Amino acid sequence: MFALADCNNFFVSCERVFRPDLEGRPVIVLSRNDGCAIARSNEAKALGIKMGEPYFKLRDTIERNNIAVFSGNMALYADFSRRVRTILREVAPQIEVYSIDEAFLDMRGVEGVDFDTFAKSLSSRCRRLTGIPVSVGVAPTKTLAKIAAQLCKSYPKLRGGCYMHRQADIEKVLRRFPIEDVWGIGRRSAPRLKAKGITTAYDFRMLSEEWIMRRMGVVGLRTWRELHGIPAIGFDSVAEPRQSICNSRSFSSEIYNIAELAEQVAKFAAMTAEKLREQHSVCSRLTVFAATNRFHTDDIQQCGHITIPLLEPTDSTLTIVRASREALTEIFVRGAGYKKAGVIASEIIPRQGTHISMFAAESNERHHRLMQAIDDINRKSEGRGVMLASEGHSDIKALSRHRSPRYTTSWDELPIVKL
DNA sequence: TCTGGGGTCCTAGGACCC
DNA sequence: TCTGGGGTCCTAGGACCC
Repeated sequence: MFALADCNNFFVSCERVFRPDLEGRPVIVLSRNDGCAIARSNEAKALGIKMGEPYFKLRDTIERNNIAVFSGNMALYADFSRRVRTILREVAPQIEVYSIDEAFLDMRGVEGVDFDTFAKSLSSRCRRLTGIPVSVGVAPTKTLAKIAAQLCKSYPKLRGGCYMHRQADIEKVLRRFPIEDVWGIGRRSAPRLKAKGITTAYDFRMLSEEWIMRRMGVVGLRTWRELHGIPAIGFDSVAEPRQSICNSRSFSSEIYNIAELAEQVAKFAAMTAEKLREQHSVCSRLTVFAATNRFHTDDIQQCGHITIPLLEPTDSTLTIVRASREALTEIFVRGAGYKKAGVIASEIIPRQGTHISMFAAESNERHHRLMQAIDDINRKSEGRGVMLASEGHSDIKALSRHRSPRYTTSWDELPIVKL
Protein backbone atom coordinates (compact mmCIF):
# COMPACT_ATOMS: atom_id res chain seq x y z
CA MET A 1 0.00 0.00 0.00
CA PHE A 2 0.94 3.60 -0.59
CA ALA A 3 -0.37 6.60 1.29
CA LEU A 4 -0.60 10.18 0.14
CA ALA A 5 -0.69 13.00 2.67
CA ASP A 6 -2.01 16.12 1.00
CA CYS A 7 -2.42 19.43 2.83
CA ASN A 8 -5.81 20.98 2.12
CA ASN A 9 -5.70 24.41 0.44
CA PHE A 10 -2.19 24.57 1.84
CA PHE A 11 -1.21 28.24 1.56
CA VAL A 12 -4.62 29.37 2.79
CA SER A 13 -4.45 26.92 5.70
CA CYS A 14 -1.05 28.32 6.73
CA GLU A 15 -2.48 31.84 6.84
CA ARG A 16 -5.45 30.65 8.87
CA VAL A 17 -3.27 29.11 11.56
CA PHE A 18 -2.50 32.64 12.74
CA ARG A 19 -5.86 34.06 11.75
CA PRO A 20 -8.49 31.70 13.14
CA ASP A 21 -11.02 34.46 12.52
CA LEU A 22 -10.77 33.56 8.82
CA GLU A 23 -12.24 30.11 9.38
CA GLY A 24 -15.40 29.84 7.29
CA ARG A 25 -14.61 33.02 5.35
CA PRO A 26 -13.43 32.90 1.72
CA VAL A 27 -9.64 33.37 1.50
CA ILE A 28 -7.23 33.50 -1.44
CA VAL A 29 -3.44 33.68 -1.68
CA LEU A 30 -1.83 35.54 -4.57
CA SER A 31 1.24 34.78 -6.65
CA ARG A 32 4.26 37.09 -6.82
CA ASN A 33 3.46 40.66 -7.71
CA ASP A 34 -0.04 39.92 -6.46
CA GLY A 35 -0.64 38.64 -9.99
CA CYS A 36 -3.15 35.83 -9.69
CA ALA A 37 -4.83 33.48 -7.24
CA ILE A 38 -2.69 30.44 -6.51
CA ALA A 39 -4.53 29.09 -3.47
CA ARG A 40 -8.18 29.23 -2.52
CA SER A 41 -10.16 28.20 0.50
CA ASN A 42 -13.19 25.96 -0.07
CA GLU A 43 -15.42 29.01 0.26
CA ALA A 44 -13.41 30.82 -2.44
CA LYS A 45 -13.61 27.77 -4.71
CA ALA A 46 -17.36 27.68 -4.18
CA LEU A 47 -17.54 31.27 -5.41
CA GLY A 48 -16.09 30.06 -8.69
CA ILE A 49 -12.60 31.50 -8.31
CA LYS A 50 -10.28 29.50 -10.52
CA MET A 51 -6.66 28.54 -9.97
CA GLY A 52 -4.43 31.10 -11.69
CA GLU A 53 -7.17 33.66 -12.20
CA PRO A 54 -5.73 37.20 -12.43
CA TYR A 55 -6.28 39.31 -9.36
CA PHE A 56 -7.46 42.37 -11.30
CA LYS A 57 -10.34 40.35 -12.73
CA LEU A 58 -11.36 39.28 -9.23
CA ARG A 59 -11.63 42.72 -7.65
CA ASP A 60 -15.43 42.83 -7.86
CA THR A 61 -15.93 39.31 -6.57
CA ILE A 62 -13.55 40.01 -3.72
CA GLU A 63 -15.37 43.09 -2.63
CA ARG A 64 -18.84 41.62 -2.98
CA ASN A 65 -17.99 38.51 -0.98
CA ASN A 66 -15.66 39.95 1.62
CA ILE A 67 -12.83 37.68 0.52
CA ALA A 68 -9.62 37.86 2.57
CA VAL A 69 -6.60 38.34 0.31
CA PHE A 70 -2.97 37.47 1.04
CA SER A 71 0.23 37.94 -0.93
CA GLY A 72 2.23 34.72 -1.01
CA ASN A 73 4.43 34.32 2.08
CA MET A 74 6.66 31.47 0.92
CA ALA A 75 8.92 31.52 3.97
CA LEU A 76 5.91 30.81 6.17
CA TYR A 77 4.62 28.00 3.92
CA ALA A 78 8.02 26.34 3.67
CA ASP A 79 8.22 26.29 7.44
CA PHE A 80 4.81 24.62 7.81
CA SER A 81 5.71 22.15 5.09
CA ARG A 82 8.76 21.12 7.13
CA ARG A 83 6.65 20.69 10.28
CA VAL A 84 4.15 18.43 8.53
CA ARG A 85 6.95 16.33 7.00
CA THR A 86 8.48 15.81 10.43
CA ILE A 87 5.24 14.21 11.59
CA LEU A 88 4.98 12.01 8.49
CA ARG A 89 8.52 10.73 9.01
CA GLU A 90 7.62 9.66 12.51
CA VAL A 91 4.87 7.33 11.33
CA ALA A 92 6.11 5.91 8.01
CA PRO A 93 9.20 3.85 7.17
CA GLN A 94 9.88 5.96 4.05
CA ILE A 95 8.40 9.15 2.68
CA GLU A 96 8.76 10.74 -0.74
CA VAL A 97 8.34 14.49 -0.71
CA TYR A 98 6.35 15.23 -3.82
CA SER A 99 5.73 18.95 -3.48
CA ILE A 100 5.51 21.64 -0.84
CA ASP A 101 2.13 20.31 0.27
CA GLU A 102 2.18 16.61 -0.61
CA ALA A 103 4.17 13.54 0.34
CA PHE A 104 3.80 9.84 -0.40
CA LEU A 105 4.32 7.29 2.35
CA ASP A 106 5.63 3.84 1.50
CA MET A 107 3.50 1.34 3.42
CA ARG A 108 4.80 -1.72 1.60
CA GLY A 109 5.68 -4.42 4.05
CA VAL A 110 3.72 -2.76 6.84
CA GLU A 111 1.53 -5.42 8.42
CA GLY A 112 -1.01 -5.64 11.16
CA VAL A 113 -2.12 -2.06 10.71
CA ASP A 114 -5.68 -0.96 10.13
CA PHE A 115 -4.97 1.52 7.36
CA ASP A 116 -8.27 3.30 7.68
CA THR A 117 -7.59 4.09 11.33
CA PHE A 118 -3.99 4.91 10.43
CA ALA A 119 -5.10 7.45 7.80
CA LYS A 120 -7.62 9.14 10.05
CA SER A 121 -5.32 9.37 13.04
CA LEU A 122 -2.41 10.68 10.94
CA SER A 123 -4.69 13.38 9.62
CA SER A 124 -5.84 14.43 13.07
CA ARG A 125 -2.27 14.32 14.43
CA CYS A 126 -1.11 16.73 11.72
CA ARG A 127 -4.00 19.02 12.46
CA ARG A 128 -3.39 18.95 16.19
CA LEU A 129 0.37 19.55 16.02
CA THR A 130 0.58 22.02 13.13
CA GLY A 131 -2.89 23.46 12.65
CA ILE A 132 -2.91 22.33 9.01
CA PRO A 133 -5.78 20.12 7.75
CA VAL A 134 -4.30 17.15 5.89
CA SER A 135 -6.04 14.51 3.75
CA VAL A 136 -4.57 11.02 3.88
CA GLY A 137 -5.42 8.46 1.20
CA VAL A 138 -4.21 4.86 1.33
CA ALA A 139 -4.44 2.54 -1.70
CA PRO A 140 -2.49 -0.08 -3.67
CA THR A 141 -0.95 2.48 -6.07
CA LYS A 142 0.08 6.12 -5.89
CA THR A 143 -2.55 7.17 -8.42
CA LEU A 144 -5.30 5.47 -6.42
CA ALA A 145 -3.93 6.96 -3.19
CA LYS A 146 -4.26 10.38 -4.81
CA ILE A 147 -7.89 9.65 -5.55
CA ALA A 148 -8.49 8.38 -2.02
CA ALA A 149 -7.03 11.60 -0.58
CA GLN A 150 -9.23 13.58 -2.94
CA LEU A 151 -12.30 11.80 -1.55
CA CYS A 152 -11.44 13.02 1.95
CA LYS A 153 -11.82 16.58 0.71
CA SER A 154 -15.29 15.95 -0.70
CA TYR A 155 -16.57 13.85 2.20
CA PRO A 156 -16.00 15.29 5.69
CA LYS A 157 -17.46 12.08 7.09
CA LEU A 158 -14.17 10.38 6.21
CA ARG A 159 -12.51 12.57 8.88
CA GLY A 160 -9.41 13.22 6.78
CA GLY A 161 -8.52 9.60 6.08
CA CYS A 162 -9.59 7.09 3.43
CA TYR A 163 -8.40 3.53 2.88
CA MET A 164 -9.44 2.30 -0.56
CA HIS A 165 -8.44 -1.25 -1.42
CA ARG A 166 -11.40 -3.59 -2.11
CA GLN A 167 -11.98 -4.06 -5.85
CA ALA A 168 -15.69 -3.30 -5.52
CA ASP A 169 -15.00 -0.06 -3.61
CA ILE A 170 -12.38 1.08 -6.07
CA GLU A 171 -14.71 0.46 -8.98
CA LYS A 172 -17.53 2.34 -7.31
CA VAL A 173 -15.28 5.34 -6.74
CA LEU A 174 -13.76 5.33 -10.23
CA ARG A 175 -17.20 5.25 -11.84
CA ARG A 176 -17.86 8.67 -10.35
CA PHE A 177 -14.37 10.13 -10.59
CA PRO A 178 -13.98 12.69 -13.42
CA ILE A 179 -11.24 11.77 -15.89
CA GLU A 180 -9.73 15.26 -15.78
CA ASP A 181 -9.08 14.92 -12.04
CA VAL A 182 -6.97 11.79 -12.46
CA TRP A 183 -3.27 12.32 -11.71
CA GLY A 184 -1.45 12.25 -15.06
CA ILE A 185 -4.41 13.28 -17.22
CA GLY A 186 -3.79 16.90 -18.10
CA ARG A 187 -5.47 19.72 -19.93
CA ARG A 188 -4.61 18.30 -23.36
CA SER A 189 -5.61 14.68 -22.88
CA ALA A 190 -8.79 15.30 -20.89
CA PRO A 191 -10.75 17.05 -23.67
CA ARG A 192 -9.55 14.50 -26.23
CA LEU A 193 -10.75 11.65 -24.03
CA LYS A 194 -14.05 13.32 -23.26
CA ALA A 195 -14.68 13.84 -26.96
CA LYS A 196 -14.55 10.07 -27.27
CA GLY A 197 -17.03 9.62 -24.46
CA ILE A 198 -14.46 8.77 -21.80
CA THR A 199 -15.56 10.93 -18.92
CA THR A 200 -14.63 8.97 -15.79
CA ALA A 201 -11.60 7.13 -14.43
CA TYR A 202 -13.64 3.96 -14.83
CA ASP A 203 -14.23 4.56 -18.57
CA PHE A 204 -10.49 5.06 -18.96
CA ARG A 205 -9.71 1.86 -17.10
CA MET A 206 -12.05 -0.09 -19.38
CA LEU A 207 -10.04 0.84 -22.51
CA SER A 208 -7.64 -1.72 -23.93
CA GLU A 209 -3.93 -1.55 -23.27
CA GLU A 210 -3.26 -1.23 -27.02
CA TRP A 211 -5.63 1.69 -27.36
CA ILE A 212 -3.91 3.56 -24.52
CA MET A 213 -0.43 2.80 -25.86
CA ARG A 214 -1.32 3.98 -29.34
CA ARG A 215 -3.01 7.20 -28.27
CA MET A 216 -1.13 8.17 -25.11
CA GLY A 217 2.17 6.33 -25.11
CA VAL A 218 3.93 4.85 -22.12
CA VAL A 219 2.93 7.73 -19.87
CA GLY A 220 -0.77 7.05 -20.40
CA LEU A 221 -0.16 3.36 -19.95
CA ARG A 222 1.37 3.92 -16.55
CA THR A 223 -1.73 5.78 -15.39
CA TRP A 224 -3.92 3.00 -16.83
CA ARG A 225 -1.99 0.33 -14.92
CA GLU A 226 -2.08 2.32 -11.71
CA LEU A 227 -5.86 2.63 -11.96
CA HIS A 228 -5.95 -1.17 -12.26
CA GLY A 229 -4.07 -1.39 -8.98
CA ILE A 230 -0.75 -2.34 -10.59
CA PRO A 231 2.04 -0.06 -9.28
CA ALA A 232 3.74 1.55 -12.29
CA ILE A 233 5.20 4.68 -10.76
CA GLY A 234 8.33 4.29 -8.66
CA PHE A 235 8.85 5.40 -5.10
CA ASP A 236 11.86 7.65 -4.43
CA SER A 237 12.56 8.38 -0.81
CA VAL A 238 15.82 10.20 -1.44
CA ALA A 239 15.47 13.35 -3.48
CA GLU A 240 17.77 13.21 -6.50
CA PRO A 241 19.75 16.37 -7.24
CA ARG A 242 17.94 18.59 -9.73
CA GLN A 243 18.83 18.15 -13.38
CA SER A 244 18.00 21.75 -14.13
CA ILE A 245 17.75 24.80 -11.92
CA CYS A 246 15.73 27.80 -13.02
CA ASN A 247 15.39 31.21 -11.41
CA SER A 248 13.05 33.62 -13.11
CA ARG A 249 10.64 36.38 -12.22
CA SER A 250 8.09 38.65 -13.74
CA PHE A 251 8.76 42.28 -12.91
CA SER A 252 6.12 44.56 -11.50
CA SER A 253 6.79 46.94 -14.42
CA GLU A 254 8.60 46.70 -17.74
CA ILE A 255 12.37 47.21 -17.96
CA TYR A 256 13.70 48.96 -21.07
CA ASN A 257 17.23 49.62 -19.93
CA ILE A 258 19.88 46.94 -20.37
CA ALA A 259 21.85 48.03 -17.30
CA GLU A 260 18.79 47.60 -15.12
CA LEU A 261 17.88 44.28 -16.72
CA ALA A 262 21.46 43.07 -16.32
CA GLU A 263 21.23 43.62 -12.57
CA GLN A 264 18.11 41.48 -12.38
CA VAL A 265 19.70 38.76 -14.48
CA ALA A 266 22.79 38.89 -12.24
CA LYS A 267 20.54 38.23 -9.27
CA PHE A 268 18.95 35.23 -11.00
CA ALA A 269 22.40 33.94 -11.90
CA ALA A 270 23.60 34.34 -8.31
CA MET A 271 20.51 32.51 -6.99
CA THR A 272 21.16 29.72 -9.49
CA ALA A 273 24.77 29.34 -8.38
CA GLU A 274 23.67 29.23 -4.74
CA LYS A 275 21.18 26.46 -5.46
CA LEU A 276 23.83 24.50 -7.33
CA ARG A 277 26.14 24.69 -4.32
CA GLU A 278 23.28 23.74 -2.01
CA GLN A 279 22.94 20.41 -3.81
CA HIS A 280 26.71 20.00 -4.29
CA SER A 281 26.46 20.18 -8.07
CA VAL A 282 28.14 22.01 -10.91
CA CYS A 283 26.62 22.88 -14.28
CA SER A 284 28.20 23.22 -17.68
CA ARG A 285 25.41 24.96 -19.55
CA LEU A 286 23.46 28.14 -19.00
CA THR A 287 20.33 29.47 -20.62
CA VAL A 288 19.38 33.11 -20.26
CA PHE A 289 16.00 34.35 -21.40
CA ALA A 290 14.12 37.63 -21.38
CA ALA A 291 10.60 38.26 -22.59
CA THR A 292 8.26 41.19 -23.04
CA ASN A 293 4.71 41.29 -21.69
CA ARG A 294 2.81 38.69 -23.70
CA PHE A 295 -0.52 40.20 -22.70
CA HIS A 296 0.31 43.55 -24.25
CA THR A 297 -0.13 42.41 -27.81
CA ASP A 298 0.15 45.91 -29.23
CA ASP A 299 3.72 46.40 -27.97
CA ILE A 300 6.92 45.01 -29.48
CA GLN A 301 7.01 41.31 -28.63
CA GLN A 302 10.43 39.92 -27.86
CA CYS A 303 11.18 36.52 -26.41
CA GLY A 304 14.92 36.03 -26.57
CA HIS A 305 16.77 33.07 -25.20
CA ILE A 306 20.29 31.80 -25.62
CA THR A 307 22.07 28.73 -24.33
CA ILE A 308 25.80 28.82 -23.80
CA PRO A 309 28.28 26.12 -22.83
CA LEU A 310 30.66 26.83 -19.96
CA LEU A 311 34.35 26.10 -20.38
CA GLU A 312 34.34 23.90 -17.33
CA PRO A 313 31.54 22.73 -15.02
CA THR A 314 31.11 25.30 -12.28
CA ASP A 315 29.11 26.41 -9.24
CA SER A 316 30.87 29.75 -8.97
CA THR A 317 28.68 32.82 -8.66
CA LEU A 318 31.45 34.85 -10.29
CA THR A 319 31.60 32.66 -13.39
CA ILE A 320 27.86 32.15 -13.72
CA VAL A 321 27.01 35.83 -13.25
CA ARG A 322 29.60 36.89 -15.82
CA ALA A 323 28.49 34.32 -18.38
CA SER A 324 24.82 35.25 -17.90
CA ARG A 325 25.59 38.91 -18.34
CA GLU A 326 27.41 38.25 -21.60
CA ALA A 327 24.56 36.05 -22.79
CA LEU A 328 22.04 38.77 -22.03
CA THR A 329 23.82 41.27 -24.27
CA GLU A 330 23.36 38.77 -27.13
CA ILE A 331 19.59 38.68 -26.84
CA PHE A 332 18.74 42.17 -25.59
CA VAL A 333 16.75 44.27 -28.04
CA ARG A 334 16.55 48.01 -27.60
CA GLY A 335 13.07 49.42 -27.36
CA ALA A 336 11.54 46.26 -25.96
CA GLY A 337 9.91 46.44 -22.53
CA TYR A 338 11.03 43.35 -20.67
CA LYS A 339 8.53 41.95 -18.22
CA LYS A 340 10.20 38.70 -17.31
CA ALA A 341 13.65 37.18 -17.37
CA GLY A 342 15.47 34.19 -15.99
CA VAL A 343 18.53 31.98 -15.85
CA ILE A 344 18.52 28.19 -16.21
CA ALA A 345 21.43 25.92 -15.34
CA SER A 346 21.57 22.52 -17.04
CA GLU A 347 23.96 19.66 -17.69
CA ILE A 348 24.25 19.36 -13.96
CA ILE A 349 26.61 16.81 -12.41
CA PRO A 350 27.88 16.19 -8.89
CA ARG A 351 30.78 18.43 -7.94
CA GLN A 352 32.74 15.53 -6.53
CA GLY A 353 34.77 13.84 -9.21
CA THR A 354 34.73 16.62 -11.77
CA HIS A 355 38.15 17.22 -13.19
CA ILE A 356 39.58 20.58 -14.03
CA SER A 357 39.94 21.35 -17.72
CA MET A 358 43.48 22.14 -18.77
CA PHE A 359 42.13 25.14 -20.63
CA ALA A 360 40.36 26.56 -17.62
CA ALA A 361 40.84 30.27 -17.36
CA GLU A 362 40.48 30.33 -13.63
CA SER A 363 40.87 28.01 -10.74
CA ASN A 364 37.61 26.37 -9.82
CA GLU A 365 39.10 25.44 -6.46
CA ARG A 366 39.88 29.01 -5.48
CA HIS A 367 36.41 30.11 -6.47
CA HIS A 368 34.96 27.27 -4.48
CA ARG A 369 36.68 28.32 -1.26
CA LEU A 370 35.50 31.87 -1.79
CA MET A 371 31.92 30.68 -2.38
CA GLN A 372 31.99 28.61 0.79
CA ALA A 373 33.02 31.68 2.75
CA ILE A 374 30.26 33.76 1.20
CA ASP A 375 27.63 31.08 1.80
CA ASP A 376 28.75 30.87 5.42
CA ILE A 377 28.36 34.58 5.95
CA ASN A 378 25.00 34.66 4.23
CA ARG A 379 23.70 31.73 6.26
CA LYS A 380 24.70 33.41 9.51
CA SER A 381 23.29 36.78 8.48
CA GLU A 382 19.98 35.12 7.51
CA GLY A 383 19.98 36.84 4.18
CA ARG A 384 22.31 38.35 1.71
CA GLY A 385 25.21 39.59 3.71
CA VAL A 386 27.52 39.41 0.71
CA MET A 387 26.60 39.76 -2.94
CA LEU A 388 28.20 40.89 -6.16
CA ALA A 389 28.15 44.58 -7.00
CA SER A 390 26.81 43.69 -10.43
CA GLU A 391 23.60 42.47 -8.78
CA GLY A 392 22.85 46.09 -8.02
CA HIS A 393 21.47 47.57 -4.84
CA SER A 394 17.75 47.20 -5.42
CA ASP A 395 15.62 44.13 -4.88
CA ILE A 396 13.83 42.35 -7.67
CA LYS A 397 10.91 44.58 -8.45
CA ALA A 398 7.88 43.05 -6.84
CA LEU A 399 4.57 43.93 -5.30
CA SER A 400 3.32 42.28 -2.12
CA ARG A 401 0.60 44.43 -0.80
CA HIS A 402 -1.08 41.80 1.34
CA ARG A 403 1.72 39.76 2.84
CA SER A 404 1.15 38.39 6.32
CA PRO A 405 3.89 38.69 8.98
CA ARG A 406 6.73 36.15 8.91
CA TYR A 407 5.19 34.62 12.04
CA THR A 408 7.54 31.68 12.37
CA THR A 409 10.64 32.78 10.47
CA SER A 410 11.57 36.28 11.60
CA TRP A 411 11.95 37.73 15.08
CA ASP A 412 11.35 41.20 13.73
CA GLU A 413 7.83 40.46 12.64
CA LEU A 414 6.40 38.72 15.68
CA PRO A 415 3.29 40.58 16.71
CA ILE A 416 4.11 42.55 19.85
CA VAL A 417 1.67 42.32 22.71
CA LYS A 418 1.86 45.49 24.78
CA LEU A 419 1.43 44.95 28.51
C1' DT B 1 -3.09 49.81 -14.65
C1' DC B 2 -3.16 44.58 -13.36
C1' DT B 3 -1.86 37.95 -15.76
C1' DG B 4 3.46 32.93 -10.96
C1' DG B 5 7.53 30.05 -10.68
C1' DG B 6 9.63 25.77 -10.72
C1' DG B 7 10.25 21.16 -12.18
C1' DT B 8 10.08 16.06 -14.82
C1' DC B 9 9.73 12.78 -18.54
C1' DC B 10 8.88 11.36 -23.32
C1' DT B 11 8.98 11.64 -28.37
C1' DA B 12 10.06 12.89 -32.98
C1' DG B 13 13.25 14.28 -36.04
C1' DG B 14 17.79 15.71 -37.51
C1' DA B 15 22.75 15.03 -37.68
C1' DC B 16 26.04 11.98 -37.73
C1' DC B 17 28.42 7.37 -37.67
C1' DC B 18 29.84 2.81 -40.04
C1' DT C 1 10.90 4.68 -62.22
C1' DC C 2 14.79 3.00 -59.24
C1' DT C 3 17.93 5.50 -53.79
C1' DG C 4 20.84 0.10 -47.67
C1' DG C 5 20.40 -0.84 -43.02
C1' DG C 6 21.46 -0.25 -39.12
C1' DG C 7 22.99 2.54 -34.94
C1' DT C 8 23.73 6.80 -31.39
C1' DC C 9 23.32 11.32 -29.68
C1' DC C 10 21.26 15.72 -29.33
C1' DT C 11 17.59 19.07 -29.28
C1' DA C 12 13.16 21.19 -29.35
C1' DG C 13 8.79 20.85 -28.14
C1' DG C 14 4.91 18.77 -25.88
C1' DA C 15 2.59 17.10 -21.94
C1' DC C 16 2.35 16.63 -17.37
C1' DC C 17 2.87 17.95 -12.23
C1' DC C 18 2.58 21.24 -7.98
